[in-house]
Amino acid sequence: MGRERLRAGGFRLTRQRAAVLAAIEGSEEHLGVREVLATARRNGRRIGLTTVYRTLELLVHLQLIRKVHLRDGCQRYVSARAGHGHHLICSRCDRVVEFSDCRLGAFIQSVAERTQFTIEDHWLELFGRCKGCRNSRGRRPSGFEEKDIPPGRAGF
Amino acid sequence: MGRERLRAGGFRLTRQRAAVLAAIEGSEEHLGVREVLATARRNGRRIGLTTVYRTLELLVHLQLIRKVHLRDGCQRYVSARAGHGHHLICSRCDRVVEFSDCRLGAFIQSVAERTQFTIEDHWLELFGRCKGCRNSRGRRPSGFEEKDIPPGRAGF
DNA sequence: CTACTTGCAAACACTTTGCAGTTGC
DNA sequence: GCAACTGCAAAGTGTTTGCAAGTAG
Repeated sequence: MGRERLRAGGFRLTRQRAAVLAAIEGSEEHLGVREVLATARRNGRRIGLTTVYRTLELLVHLQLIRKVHLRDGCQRYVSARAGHGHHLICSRCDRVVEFSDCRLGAFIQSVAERTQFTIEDHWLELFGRCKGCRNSRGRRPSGFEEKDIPPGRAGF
Repeated sequence: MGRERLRAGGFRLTRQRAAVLAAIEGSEEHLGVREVLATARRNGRRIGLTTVYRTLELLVHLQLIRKVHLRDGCQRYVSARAGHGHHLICSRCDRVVEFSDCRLGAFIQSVAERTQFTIEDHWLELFGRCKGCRNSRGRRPSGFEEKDIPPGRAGF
């Protein structure tokens, strides 16, 4: 399915590109750049990091995959096949669930009128705890909210 | 206003922290780390990059400022005073308008039921063209969508 | 065959850390 | 005065670029 889209864009179908796409489509989870590289190599492909970067960029452009931003800004990738593309991300285990029915249309229109913007796209991510992590302690934090602040002192 | 919050957390009010906060609160736009540094220095403060990083992290923690993630993942900062914090971002000039009335409550609840997640937070950003940029050509792209793809060739 | 693609090495950009000197309270 | 804070330099991390060699079509 990606193959046609590549060809249609005038791009060549190389083993490396196929491997990157396969890695992402074959994963339940979102993958980071290093993980894509590792997966592709585990599948027996000879491929370099540079190519992974370039290929991911291309595949996003062709809308075969999609970026997921975690809260700390790190970029990961998932297959775009699963629909219109919003994400629900577990703040503990980082599991990603994709959903599509955001029903934001009316709201977006009202913002457009108020702000005089022409709105082209939107991006919605929900954060929470998945069933398995709901009762786990700990926040898998971006850094320091873990630390308690002793009375009158900084803890930072 | 930030001063009390700093003190309340047990943190010291230094010139540098005041300068970072002033830079962000004094700006209509969101600022990147370098820009915060430049602004603070322009205002006559002696301050280093390291301190800017540390201070931004602290101010986010104290909820005096907020991160904005642009699509390319770069992190910028705005004052948190402007409300609940969703952003409408001009895809050409990067102007940011903040809005708060996202009315996502019912939708979020339905996702929570369906997915068995406990949803703690959400993050919505809208992208479009502001009034001034609406008729401008060009996309201010993340890289390469600017390039036209000549028939049958890659352009990439 | 030829232009597109790859992958290494090196450059680059961004962020964090160690630590001696400085400063708010 | 003392712990908190700063800022430099250096290390660490993630991403991009130049370019010679490889390969899809």
